Amino acid sequence: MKPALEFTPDVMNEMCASRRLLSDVTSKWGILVMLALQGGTMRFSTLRRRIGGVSEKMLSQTLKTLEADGFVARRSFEVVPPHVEYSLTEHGMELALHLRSLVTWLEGALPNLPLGQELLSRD
Amino acid sequence: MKPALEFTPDVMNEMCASRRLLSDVTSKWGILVMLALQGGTMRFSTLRRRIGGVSEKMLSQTLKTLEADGFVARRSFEVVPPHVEYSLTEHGMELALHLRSLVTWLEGALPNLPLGQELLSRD
DNA sequence: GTAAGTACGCACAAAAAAGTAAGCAAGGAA
DNA sequence: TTCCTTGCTTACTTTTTTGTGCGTACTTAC
Repeated sequence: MKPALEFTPDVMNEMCASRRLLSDVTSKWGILVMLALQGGTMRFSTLRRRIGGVSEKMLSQTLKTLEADGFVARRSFEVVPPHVEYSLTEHGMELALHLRSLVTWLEGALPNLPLGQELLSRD
Repeated sequence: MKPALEFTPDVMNEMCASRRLLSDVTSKWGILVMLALQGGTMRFSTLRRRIGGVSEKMLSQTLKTLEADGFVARRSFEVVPPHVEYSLTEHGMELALHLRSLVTWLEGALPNLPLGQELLSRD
């Protein structure tokens, strides 16, 4: 049985493909899209409304990358006006679990961190 | 007992401070610095050597934000040549666990993802 | 004598990311 | 007839991020 790859993926290595993956996922909107889609299949505009602050351009760009990476599935119905649905793939769901725990921790830790303290002290 | 914050932190909300935290942590070098420091207290140049591709400027900038966020502790000895040690705070260690599991999963999933398949198929 | 290592700061330039505004397609509502 | 809808794309501008190179102050090695 051949090894999956000739090398062991390692983010610390500048040339490793996992770097690219990491940056796609942790891009400004990448995480938020993944988390939003954890709520199930969703249309473009719904997604946009859920993620505060995304522009249409950024959302479609982010969705494209995540689709190419194999985390998001896109299904479009050939009608006018357009109807397109997005959902997480199997891999996407696994990834989303990790992202969710990260973000949940962050949200929980916020009050105890300097940034949170700062918000509390100004009244 | 007063609530910690008047509002519940929510990354989906554009104005929530957790967004800022998230972007600091998931910045290009943020994750890598956190992971490297999981290996224990380290000096600036050692850190730089471990993280493939960081420039000195980016490393010090990233360290500064992570320090301000309360994830990294900095200790400098007043000697020449300079000697400065970086380590994770308690919060930092917790955060690093989440980041580690995310990255480990990514590295493991790589061979099964489109990007990994692409690397395999070209010989 | 000169180079290297240390942990940066600063000015400037280049590159990347993001935002803004407009347009498209086809049909229905006002 | 003009507007509104959806899910984008394209062109253009602005903002943000990142990189480059130099300076620093001293010690040790060659």
